[in-house]
Amino acid sequence: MTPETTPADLVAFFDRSAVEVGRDLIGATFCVDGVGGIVVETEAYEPDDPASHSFRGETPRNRAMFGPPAQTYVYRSYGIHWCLNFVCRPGSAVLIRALQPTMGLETMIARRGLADPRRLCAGPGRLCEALGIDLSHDGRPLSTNPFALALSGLPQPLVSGPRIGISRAVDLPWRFGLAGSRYVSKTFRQPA
DNA sequence: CTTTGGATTGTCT
DNA sequence: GACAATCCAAAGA
Repeated sequence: MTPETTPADLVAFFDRSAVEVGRDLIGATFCVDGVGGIVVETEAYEPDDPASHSFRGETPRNRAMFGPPAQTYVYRSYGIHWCLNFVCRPGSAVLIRALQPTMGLETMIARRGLADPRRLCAGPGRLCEALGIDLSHDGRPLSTNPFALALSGLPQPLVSGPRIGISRAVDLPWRFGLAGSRYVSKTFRQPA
């Protein structure tokens, strides 16, 4: 991995389709105020995608999805949890579903009230609780504090499958994971 | 190990 | 008024 990823590098990386970015994010290291780890699971949401919040156009809630690439889109799910996305091309975003915790373990354990490293960040809501993400982090650039994102810069062994928790476009294999990782939110079906 | 149902609130129809 | 890009605890296999 490169020692540092510049803001321009990030914009170039994210100014692509969510499917490409979602794949390439696996293996990156993401931190919020020094707390975080390795991205091991993502999902892609595209503009023409009936499962995407952007599908029916811009609203106050999803406006960050139509903003510049390389910023966050944070929303509340089921009235209870926060979910974190990285914005790609307009109307496209990648949902960050799971991290392998590597930094700030004690902070995450305190926030989650749970010590099992496999479950600290295994799911979008759990990840946001562990990292302290809420609506105040919506629409903020990934290149500045409190965020830190270091791309892996190397190919990673990937698995993919259908996205979780949606009712439309169920068959698209736009969920991506690090092959063999035990930190994903739900195991991927073995490749045929 | 897997399955099931309840919690809870912003957003859109 | 319905529903949602989820999580957890409890119960069954």
